[in-house]
Amino acid sequence: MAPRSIAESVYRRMRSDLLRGRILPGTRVTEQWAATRYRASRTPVREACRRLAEEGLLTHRPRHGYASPVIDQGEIAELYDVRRALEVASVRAAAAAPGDRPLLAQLRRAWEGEPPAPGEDAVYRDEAFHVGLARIGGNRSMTAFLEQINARIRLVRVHDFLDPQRVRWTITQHLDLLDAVEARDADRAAALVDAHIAESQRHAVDSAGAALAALWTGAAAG
Amino acid sequence: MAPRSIAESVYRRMRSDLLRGRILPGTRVTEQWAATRYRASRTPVREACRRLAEEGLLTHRPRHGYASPVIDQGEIAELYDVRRALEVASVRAAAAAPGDRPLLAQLRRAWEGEPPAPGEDAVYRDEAFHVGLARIGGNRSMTAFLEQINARIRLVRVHDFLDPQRVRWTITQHLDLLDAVEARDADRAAALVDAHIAESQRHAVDSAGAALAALWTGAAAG
DNA sequence: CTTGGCGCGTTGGTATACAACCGGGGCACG
DNA sequence: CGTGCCCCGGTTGTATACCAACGCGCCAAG
Repeated sequence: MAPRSIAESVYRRMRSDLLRGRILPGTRVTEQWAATRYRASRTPVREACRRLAEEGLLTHRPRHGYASPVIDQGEIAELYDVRRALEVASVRAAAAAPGDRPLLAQLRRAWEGEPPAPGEDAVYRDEAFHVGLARIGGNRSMTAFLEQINARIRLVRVHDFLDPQRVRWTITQHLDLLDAVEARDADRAAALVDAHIAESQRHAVDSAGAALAALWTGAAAG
Repeated sequence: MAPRSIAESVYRRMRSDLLRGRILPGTRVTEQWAATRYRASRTPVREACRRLAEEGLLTHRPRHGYASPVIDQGEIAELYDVRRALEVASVRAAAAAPGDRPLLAQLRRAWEGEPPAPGEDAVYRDEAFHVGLARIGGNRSMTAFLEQINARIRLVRVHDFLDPQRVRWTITQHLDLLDAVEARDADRAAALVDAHIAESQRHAVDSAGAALAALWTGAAAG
């Protein structure tokens, strides 16, 4: 939990600031500015910025610097397509041979109990669910790639999970999915996750559009 | 083509050294050593090492340093599973709506003409084919992830493509695949690419095993 | 209005220094 | 002789200073 290095610490705080909108899309982020803000030298800040840029949470133009990117609806759709391809494959594997039964039970408990708070918390718990499912599939590389995708879309999914009704919908979907995996019904599990992500995709693209519009009016008002 | 920065240059030379076996698996790679070897300071070397570690061409233990990893057959299989999931999805998209017809024709010409030389050249041209196909699918994010996967497996695929007969086999498979895509037969294209990659996977896992064995005897002899 | 040059800000790279940390070798002790 | 512990050298992670290359906006001249 405790960050081992300054670079790690800066990375986390900066990521949180980006995800929570404390650094608005379109803002330029210079290394010096970040170094001042996070009380560190440029060295760890550079590393943090590079990592964030790889995840798509910052854009980088050589010799010009970093900036918080404006979200692109088309790209969101694309990322969800990648996610769908990966998750369908890994859920199939999980249903075919669920290696880690205890983890499966743990996932179920996590979603049958207290629902997550809307917002950032819900996003992280949703990610944990999908990554856990991938882990049951047994392909560590698949899991790693999925985590990368998740980091990439996290910015959008925060909006996605602000609606409590939406969170409830997610819960039932997850439980259905777990049923299918436990019943070793690979086809059904694959179909469910495919539909689940497709629906999430539509919602995410829409809410990103709304957020973009709000940003416009907000920018006009401010 | 010309590297824009020292970090980029170091990255490329180091990657080439790793892929060509000029840095043997198991070797420790300290920043200072690399800095001396590539005539650069630690700063760009660190960036290069970080990138290579992300691609899996180097392992990294905090406060201990980098090392060239020993290849793991299980992991290779996993990476091919990820690749298969991604390519099946993107080829489906390409067959459903082949946006870039000229690129399609270009891919065909590339494989109907002079066959690539076995080894590194063949690997790069094979990658270019699959990435090109993904590009026709129109999902830039998918393409980017595929490129990442490719970088990750490249080390193995070099062995994969040493056999000229294997190169010829690849060519016919590629041309069949192009036929299916041009005929807009998504199911057939998906099935073909699925089988193509599954077969490549078997071959890669086997040849990795052989390479590993050779490394053992080589290490014993040396 | 366009164009060319100038200055400033920022990155990318180099050099240097130092603390935290890890691993291994050697030493002491059983 | 075996075993455990400690210390030392090596390496990373971080800080800091500095400089060149480069992009961008401003401004002035045509």
